[in-house]
Amino acid sequence: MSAKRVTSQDVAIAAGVSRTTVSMVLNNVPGIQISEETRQRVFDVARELGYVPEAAAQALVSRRSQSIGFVMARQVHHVITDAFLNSLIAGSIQTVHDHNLRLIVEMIDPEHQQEAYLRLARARRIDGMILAGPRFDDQGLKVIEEEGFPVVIIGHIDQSNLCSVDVDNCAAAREAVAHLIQLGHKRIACVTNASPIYMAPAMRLRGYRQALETAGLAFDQNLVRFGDYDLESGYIQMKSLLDDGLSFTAVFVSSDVVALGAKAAIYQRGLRIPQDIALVGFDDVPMARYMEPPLTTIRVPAVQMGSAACRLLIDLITKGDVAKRKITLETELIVRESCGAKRVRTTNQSIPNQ
Amino acid sequence: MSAKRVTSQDVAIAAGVSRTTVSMVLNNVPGIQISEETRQRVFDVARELGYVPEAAAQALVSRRSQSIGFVMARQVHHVITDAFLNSLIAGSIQTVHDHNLRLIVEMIDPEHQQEAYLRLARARRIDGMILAGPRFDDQGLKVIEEEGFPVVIIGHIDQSNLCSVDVDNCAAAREAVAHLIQLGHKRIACVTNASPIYMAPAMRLRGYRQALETAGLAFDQNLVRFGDYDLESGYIQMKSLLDDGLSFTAVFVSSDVVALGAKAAIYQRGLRIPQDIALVGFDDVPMARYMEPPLTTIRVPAVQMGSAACRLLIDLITKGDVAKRKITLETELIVRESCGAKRVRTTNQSIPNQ
DNA sequence: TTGTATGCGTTATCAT
DNA sequence: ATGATAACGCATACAA
Repeated sequence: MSAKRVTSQDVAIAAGVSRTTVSMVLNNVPGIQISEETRQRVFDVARELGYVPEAAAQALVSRRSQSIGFVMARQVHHVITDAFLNSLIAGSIQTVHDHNLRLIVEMIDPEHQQEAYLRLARARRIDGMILAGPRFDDQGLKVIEEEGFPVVIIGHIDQSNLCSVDVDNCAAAREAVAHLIQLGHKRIACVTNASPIYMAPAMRLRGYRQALETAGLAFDQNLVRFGDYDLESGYIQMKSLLDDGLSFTAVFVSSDVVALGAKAAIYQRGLRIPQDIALVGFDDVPMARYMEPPLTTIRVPAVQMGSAACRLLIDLITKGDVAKRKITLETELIVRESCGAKRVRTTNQSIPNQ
Repeated sequence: MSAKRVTSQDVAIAAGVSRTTVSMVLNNVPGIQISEETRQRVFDVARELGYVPEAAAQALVSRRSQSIGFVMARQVHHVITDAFLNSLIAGSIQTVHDHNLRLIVEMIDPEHQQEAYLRLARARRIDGMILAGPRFDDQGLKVIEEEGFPVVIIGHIDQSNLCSVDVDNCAAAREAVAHLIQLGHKRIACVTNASPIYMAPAMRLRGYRQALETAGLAFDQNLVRFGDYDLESGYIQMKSLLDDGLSFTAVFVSSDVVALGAKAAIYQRGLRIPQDIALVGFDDVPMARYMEPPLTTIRVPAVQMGSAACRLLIDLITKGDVAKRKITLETELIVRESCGAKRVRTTNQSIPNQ
């Protein structure tokens, strides 16, 4: 706190060279020739003195903050519950570290502060930005795109040339629902992971509908409910589905977290899974495998998405542009026991090694 | 990207005043007298030009980065699974925002990079740091403490005067286990949330032991297993407990996440909860309430802990010191159904409103 | 091979 | 009430 800062000047003096030399050596400037001896001396002195370049000074002159923003357009209680975000962030931090960068994590209320993250960019606090889960109508995004600020969105926005990484939510949902249909279900309800003003929920709903139509099954709006990212919404929507006395034998919940809430409502009603109601989720969050019964779901490579988004962004920042602006990662249907697969209960079967 | 930056100089010229005036006005310097007219003009021009002060320049001269670090000493897969961290981070971001600061989130491998966060501090990239879940033997922490860098740890370290916010893990664990004992259980197993080289797991284990001793029950080392933060570890440890053919009627798992894994092992063995084995968790993570059966657990105010840690840190940074260096938040035993309370299955009972 | 001079955008200390 | 000037710590083009 009090001890005065060690500057490159101090290192220079102690090593008997100029500040320039210190800078050159420490930054390992390529085209430069400096005697191995001096080079070593500078290194030694720097380490001895505990010299660490001041980030602000470097940023000011290099016009690079060496940190990137990760903004999630979610309210607090969503961030708390959403297990998917963890993985996105973990993947991002990891990748960012490999490139000697840092991650500034922002949480923006999607209702009110749509342009809040503009300040981050304008203040040059970040060199680029990852935006998780955008809305259709995000205004700030337009501005930022026009200004050419490096952005990668995790998710998808129609008619936009922004860089993005996503999965094919529609196809994946189709696969999940087709699985149900193949098992003989004809009345299949749906609880979305969130409001369809967000892209992913909208696409997953579309996939549900397409699967129905492909199989010649009627789409019934009454069988569709909108979740809101968290457990409670799943519980509430499932309960409402049950309360309405509609007949259905399966339900597609387009988020594992929401599905966990839905499951509670089903059990509370005294119904069994999968015997009375088959359940299929989406995301393959870590806990899905440990649910009762283990949840059949769509695996979304969350960590890899965070990681891929970072790599894309870093290319965008350093190279100015990038060959492939839209990356789509693969999903996979993971069949477990919530749709009626046989339940095995022998001692030696191990869940972790699946 | 390409459009040249708007500086305070530009604003000054456009408004027909000096840079000093611009700075004064925009920063609302108290003791200064500037005509309401110029003041307004500066504001207007600044907004019109879209002027945003450059963070690096401000940081360089003010010696404040206006951002704080949140470092979690965990490996990637822990961050992915640990629902508790979400809440800590959410609480922190929220509070930090209220003070116009940002959060740089770091993930440090506790094995290798113990001193990695030193660089953040030394480069003045952050003004202070929150450290979640430290180990006994963290070396970097010592250094940082000596240098007087503002740190708040979430958790606790013995014989340290560092600022911290925590709960009384030992007392809470005692309460949880006492609950089991009161219900008539005499053989109670324990799966910790993590290795006892971390403080919280160690304290929770101690509480378990104390409760046993208080009740005159024997402590049996064979009944104790160490989890590792995630679901899988809970599954594995519970399975090993079951495989060893030990007799016990209840298990205290000192983390809800780990407990969820343990639950899966119990069910897989064909045992019922709570009829065959009573289960009590720790943390009261959001999903605890939605587990099957709803999990009896200790509520830990995670969001508030993140929030309190930030407030403490901000005081430390701005005021240099703080009156109360150690904050202990209250926990609460939440009795649900995993220990044998009656199960109600009427239509109108709603979980969310508990 | 090494050193000198200049600028990055702000804030703050002085004069005026 | 306002304006010139000096730091802040670093990188770099250019000179030696």
